[in-house]
Amino acid sequence: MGRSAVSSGTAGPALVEANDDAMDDYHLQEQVGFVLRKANQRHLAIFAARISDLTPPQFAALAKLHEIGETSQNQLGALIAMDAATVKGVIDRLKARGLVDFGKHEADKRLLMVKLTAEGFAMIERLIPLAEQITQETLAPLTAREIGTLMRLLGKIT
Amino acid sequence: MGRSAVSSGTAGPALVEANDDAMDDYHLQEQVGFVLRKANQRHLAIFAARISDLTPPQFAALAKLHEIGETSQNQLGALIAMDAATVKGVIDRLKARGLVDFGKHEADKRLLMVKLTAEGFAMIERLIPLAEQITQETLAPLTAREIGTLMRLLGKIT
DNA sequence: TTGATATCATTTGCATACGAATGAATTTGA
DNA sequence: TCAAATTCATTCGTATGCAAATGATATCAA
Repeated sequence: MGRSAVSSGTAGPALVEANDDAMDDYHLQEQVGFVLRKANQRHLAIFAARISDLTPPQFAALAKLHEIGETSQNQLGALIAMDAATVKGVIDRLKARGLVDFGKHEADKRLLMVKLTAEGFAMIERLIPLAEQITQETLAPLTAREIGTLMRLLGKIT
Repeated sequence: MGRSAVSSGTAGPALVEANDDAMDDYHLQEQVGFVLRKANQRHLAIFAARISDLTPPQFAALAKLHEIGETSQNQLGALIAMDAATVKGVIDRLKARGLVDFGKHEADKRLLMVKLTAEGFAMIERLIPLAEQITQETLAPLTAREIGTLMRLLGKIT
C-alpha cells in the first residue's frame, strides 16, 4: 500500500500517480538490518537444536571464562559484548546452576570476580566441540572462500 | 584458561602439555554467531540514534503494512520473521499508540486483520527516508561491491 | 588532602524473542 | 458429513537487551 495505490470510483481509466516516489521502492527484505536479523535467527535455531543445556549468551560467558580465566563481571561483559545489566542476569543464572562462582577482589572492592566452577569447566569443554559444529552448520551454504569473505565483511561493519 | 594452563610447584622447567588440544583453539570472537550478534548490535545502535519514535520491530511491522496493505496478524508475522507471540506484543503496542487498527475477517473468523491508521501511514512515510539513511550508515565501511557481496552471502545463510 | 569525576555493580522499566499450552474456527479426508 | 488434523490468536514463563537511576568505591587534580 504505497502512495501509488489509488482508488477511483469514477468511470474511465483511473489516474495513477507517476511512481517517482521513493516511498514505494522501500522493501524491508532488502535492508541489511532485516537480513542480519534473519541470519541471526537461523543461527540461534541451529544453536538451540544442538545445545539445549545453555542459551547462546550463557555459552558465550562460559567460553570466555574458559578462554581467559577469572575476571570481573564488567570486564567479562565487555569481552562478550553485553552491557552491565544484561551480563548480570546471565551470570546470576549461571551462578544459580553452579557453573560459575563469585569472589571479591582484595585491592578493588567494587569488582565482582567471576570464575568457572569445576562443573562449569567440564560443561564448556563438553560443549565447545558442539559449538564448532554449530558454526559449521550455520556456514554450510557457503564455500570456504565465501566464509572468509563473509567474516571479513561482517568484521568491517562491527 | 585452557587445558594447557598448567601449574607446577616442582623445581625445574614445568612440563607443558603439547597444545594439540582443540579446546584451546576456540575463540569466541571468531565464531560467526558472535560476529553476527555484534554486527546486529551496531545496526541497532545506529537505528536507535536516528529513529527514537519506534523500535526496529515496530518499524518493520509498519513498513510491511505500508508495503502490502491490510493483512492478518499471523501473516504479518510471517512476513517480518516474528513468531505469533512476538508479533502480538509488537502489534498491541502499535495499536495502543493509534498507529494500527484491527478489524475482523468476515469469511474467516479466526483472522485478526491489521491495517495502518492515517497516523501510522504518515509516521512510516516520514520514517522510511531515515531508515534508508540507517542502512547506508550501517554499510558505510563497505564499498558498493562489498555491500552486494555481503547481502548475497547473508542471503545464502538465511 | 579533599572535592570532583569516574568506575563498578545493582535495580527498575520496557521491549523483544520464543517454546509450550490452550481454545476457537476452519479444513481435510475417510 | 463428521471426526481428525490444522490454523489462528492468545497467554504464560523464561531469557535476553538496553536506557536510566543509584549507591559504593576509586582515582584524579587542584
